Amino acid sequence: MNADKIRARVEGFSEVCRQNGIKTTHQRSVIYRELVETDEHPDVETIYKRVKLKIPEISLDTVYRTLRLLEEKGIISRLGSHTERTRFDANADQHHHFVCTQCGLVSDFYSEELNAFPPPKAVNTVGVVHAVHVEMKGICNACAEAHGE
Amino acid sequence: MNADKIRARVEGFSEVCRQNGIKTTHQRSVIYRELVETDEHPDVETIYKRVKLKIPEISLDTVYRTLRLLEEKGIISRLGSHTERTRFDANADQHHHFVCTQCGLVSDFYSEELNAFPPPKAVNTVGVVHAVHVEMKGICNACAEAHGE
DNA sequence: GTCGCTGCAAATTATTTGCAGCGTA
DNA sequence: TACGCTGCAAATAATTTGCAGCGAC
Repeated sequence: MNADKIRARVEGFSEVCRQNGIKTTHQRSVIYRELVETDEHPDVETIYKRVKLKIPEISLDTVYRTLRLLEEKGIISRLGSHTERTRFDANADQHHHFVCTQCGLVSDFYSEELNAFPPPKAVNTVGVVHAVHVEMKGICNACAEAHGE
Repeated sequence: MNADKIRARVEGFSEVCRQNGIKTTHQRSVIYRELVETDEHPDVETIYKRVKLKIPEISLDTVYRTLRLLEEKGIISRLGSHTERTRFDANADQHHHFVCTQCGLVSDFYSEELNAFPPPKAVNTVGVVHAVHVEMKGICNACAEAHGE
């Protein structure tokens, strides 16, 4: 993310809070800013350490609470759909997943085109791709019906 | 996965163990079979409960150990690249990730084509897709160099 | 001033580990 | 037979929660 965009995000934070009906506290602003200013996708402990430099008396659970809150509001996201427990898959063929954001259902699907999708140029400057995994998120039929009726 | 394929996988398990230099124990066979026979991507607790019906004296940590072992050997996989701690991302634009399987680096990239990739027909029978997220796994340049030299 | 937010400490949940006996190769 | 594997119980690590005082609106 470029500097202008970062600044805009940070400055707009209290407005975003207002829109989401939550208070703009000093702790939340600092945590959010820390996350916007980096592209390292840090973990909670890392964010905590960095925020602690600015607010030494902050507690780890405030960081947890804030991140969870911002995630619930859709302001930030967590990597790799970590929400629940670890789940396993014995399907050894290359495949992809459809994930229902409502009920958590995960179903496999196959796509030669996706398996073979050429990495964008930008990716090639970062490293060499060995595998492509696609996660399509949406609402499964069962949930859609339950909702529609 | 169809019935023939399942049978083939289950029958081939001891051979797979031999190839990977691990012993084929009753517990491992049952755990593996349980995972191959379902397409539900169960969590550890669920697998444990099911296996317990066949081996009542099995312990939860054997299930953990076995799943971890099979994963290390590449025989099964875990969903959503859960290996490490939860990580966060404040990038609100639709984007994708390149993940280095060596050092864990995650970097963002953008691709209009991927954002707009039409869901395969098979997916449309399961539900409605709202978002597409692609994870490309590979080796980043830093790791490649460290390895090459 | 009110009610949500924070820090503290303790609780929970998921996962891992040390050890001695057992079973596979 | 030998050494890896298992069950048990206890240890860790990650994350959540109850409570009383504080601060944003």
